[in-house]
Amino acid sequence: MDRNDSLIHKIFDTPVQSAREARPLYLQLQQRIRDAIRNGVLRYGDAIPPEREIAGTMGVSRVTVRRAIDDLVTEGLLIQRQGSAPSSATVSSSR
Amino acid sequence: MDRNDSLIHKIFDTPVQSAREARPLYLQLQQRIRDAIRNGVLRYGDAIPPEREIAGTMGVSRVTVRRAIDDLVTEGLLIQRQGSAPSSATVSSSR
Amino acid sequence: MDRNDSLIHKIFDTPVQSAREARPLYLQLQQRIRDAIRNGVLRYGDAIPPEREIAGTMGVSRVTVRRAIDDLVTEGLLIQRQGSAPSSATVSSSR
Amino acid sequence: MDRNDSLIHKIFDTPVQSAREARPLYLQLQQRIRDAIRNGVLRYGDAIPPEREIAGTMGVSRVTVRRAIDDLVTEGLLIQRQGSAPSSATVSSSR
DNA sequence: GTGGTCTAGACCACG
DNA sequence: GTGGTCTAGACCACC
Repeated sequence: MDRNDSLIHKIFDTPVQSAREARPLYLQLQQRIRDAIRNGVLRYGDAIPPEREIAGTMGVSRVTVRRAIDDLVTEGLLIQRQGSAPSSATVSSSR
Repeated sequence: MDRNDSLIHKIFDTPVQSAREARPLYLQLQQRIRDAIRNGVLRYGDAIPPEREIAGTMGVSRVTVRRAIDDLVTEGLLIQRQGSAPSSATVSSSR
Repeated sequence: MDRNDSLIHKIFDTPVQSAREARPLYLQLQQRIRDAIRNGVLRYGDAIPPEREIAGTMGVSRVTVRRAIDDLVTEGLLIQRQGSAPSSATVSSSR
Repeated sequence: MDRNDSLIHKIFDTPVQSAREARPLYLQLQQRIRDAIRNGVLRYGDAIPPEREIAGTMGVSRVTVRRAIDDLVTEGLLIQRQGSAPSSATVSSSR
């Protein structure tokens, strides 16, 4: 392998940054909420902001917010209340 | 906004790590090749390694490598020959 | 060349059906779309079916459909929007 | 579905001609030789033309010719003789 | 429910 | 042993 060949191979011998090292957005958001509950920042009965607001401040779409929340509701960590309330979910009891 | 409300909003007021910071793998690879041509590391007539080799050393699938290369071929930056030649593509002239 | 030799050569003197007569699937599909645009069947703003639907009705994989479409998008013949809209691509203006 | 929508779907509702309906070139060639043997056109001891000639008259590469022949040699239908003989293979006995 | 990206694997024809 | 094509399947973020 001559010198130039070696140079050329250098272009290709380092891995690219996998898009999968960046965790999925909905999981990042979900993790924040989990952490907040675990740390006591979110307590039983606390409301989280409306989806629309979260989407805006975190720079993701509302669908992504919903996806993060839905899992937590399924697990019972959040309770979804329907209606006109400005909050969409509530921290459940300690479970 | 009471104190706790403020705390809760803190959970959501920083953007997630955008998936767009991690650009698609095929664009990252494409950029490397473009840079190498621009910087003179790849010169007219230089061969790049076979697709399968690139895929292996960079930790991506061959399809992803091809996708990166295809655009460059379309733009005329690379020339691709099929056959048993050890080189898969050749840098075209200065254009 | 004796008679039998002549017979034997007959085995080999007609070309096989070239694989190139059967053009790649993605080019065949691409051509259909080009023709539809050229013939006015697809007009500015018309949506084509979702990629998955095309793949199903044409009996090819979604990857192949995408490959056909990608070129047309690059050329500006189709415009692609992501999201939940029922249309996947839109015919651009007359260019 | 309005009339135009129906027209558009017509573009996509017929399958493309699968590249796989066109049998692989090396199998087409192989079949011709098998048929010639089966029909008695090629008999024990008959030589087939050199690879290079077959490749030329049939419009395929020499590699493809070799691939077709190799299988037949493996099966014992052809015998490969090395050396300066203008023929590369010979029909074996009836097996 | 749509497009965007990625993977792993396969078969083909070729210099 | 290389590029060309194709498949089946998966996960993600989005209107």
